[in-house]
Amino acid sequence: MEQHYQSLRKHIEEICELTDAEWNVVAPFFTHRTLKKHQFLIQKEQLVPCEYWIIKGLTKAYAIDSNGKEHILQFAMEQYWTSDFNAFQNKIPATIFIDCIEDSEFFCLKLEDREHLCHEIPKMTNFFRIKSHHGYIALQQRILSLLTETAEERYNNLIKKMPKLVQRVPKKLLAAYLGVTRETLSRF
Amino acid sequence: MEQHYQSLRKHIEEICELTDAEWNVVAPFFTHRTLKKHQFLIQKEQLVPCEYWIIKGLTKAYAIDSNGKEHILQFAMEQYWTSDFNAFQNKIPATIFIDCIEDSEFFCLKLEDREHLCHEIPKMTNFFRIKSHHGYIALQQRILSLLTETAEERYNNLIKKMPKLVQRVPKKLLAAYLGVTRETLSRF
DNA sequence: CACAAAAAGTGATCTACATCACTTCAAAAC
DNA sequence: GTTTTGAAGTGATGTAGATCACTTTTTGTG
Repeated sequence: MEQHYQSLRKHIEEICELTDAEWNVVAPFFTHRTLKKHQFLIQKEQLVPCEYWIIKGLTKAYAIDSNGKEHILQFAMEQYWTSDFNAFQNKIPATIFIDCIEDSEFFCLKLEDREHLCHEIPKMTNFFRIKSHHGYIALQQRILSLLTETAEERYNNLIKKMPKLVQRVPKKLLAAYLGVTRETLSRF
Repeated sequence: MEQHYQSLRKHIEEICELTDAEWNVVAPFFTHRTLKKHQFLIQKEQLVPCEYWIIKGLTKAYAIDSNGKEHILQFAMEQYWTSDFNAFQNKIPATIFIDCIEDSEFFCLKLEDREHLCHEIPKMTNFFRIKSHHGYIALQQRILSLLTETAEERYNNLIKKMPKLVQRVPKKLLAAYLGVTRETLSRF
């Protein structure tokens, strides 16, 4: 477990350095959780107590449309943050599902704890701001790719940008992420 | 001009209250700028000194693809923030253009000034974090809409959600935002 | 006002991708 | 080791939306 905490510290320190004393304040705010493949981290309509940092494993965040089709908003693996951030931040019920594609382990951070943490270690506010910012940039890139590229180009770019993810995820899920059917994807 | 500052203050105070003393620190960080229709706020390949809060007017942020077609990432009108946030934050050249659809006025905030501001008035860090967060949520919604809805549904939802914007923007630009051609949009 | 330029509409045709139906293959589960 | 289940491939066909070519309408400008 200690190594998991070290790994989280390293992740945070990619953005802001922490003294040992500061880290000793930060670490206890995170609690550990384990889920097996196919188990839900977040279910639609339910409150979202935490945001989650992935120690190990792989999750998908998705919505189900009126025809029952699944549309994937985000894949998250080791070192990624995931949650229904809107529901989390505003204490409202989730509008999406998040479940595990593989057995997974998480560090969980509650909203109140995040606020205490940012209050005690102001640097962490900056950490979360920058993380949120990175997320924004990534989504902007994805919108551009949906607007400008064909499905095949999007698939090839995904393979280039996230080859490890592509290997770990069934193609039908990649299709649901790229906005094509699995049949079309299999013809590329 | 004073009323413009009041309007900015009101905008900030929708998220965090400021004392008069605090506001007197905040306000001087913002400088005023005017542009006419068709003038550029941000040009691709150039550095982005500021982020901009729109006092009056309407802008579009867009990319040009390899076929010369324009794809719109964001429309911004009164009370909106706009910039190439990635280029701004990381002091790298812009990857998009932003220009004015109408004559426009802005409050400009430089990166260093934003940092000083957040340092002097820590509440403002929270303001920017929440704004960034809202942006993230909006982009997530747009991705879902691109994945799940037909072009016609996206158009109808845009009319519902932003009727004032739709009235002010030529349809060919709405098409470039929705990811359809203007011909298709005109058949809805 | 007159004329140029941009915005918008429309028909004919084309194509990327969806849908449906079926097969193949691999991996769990019994 | 046989059976069940889910992932993946593939053919036939349908369709939303793109493209191209042209017309009409609106807006802006000397």
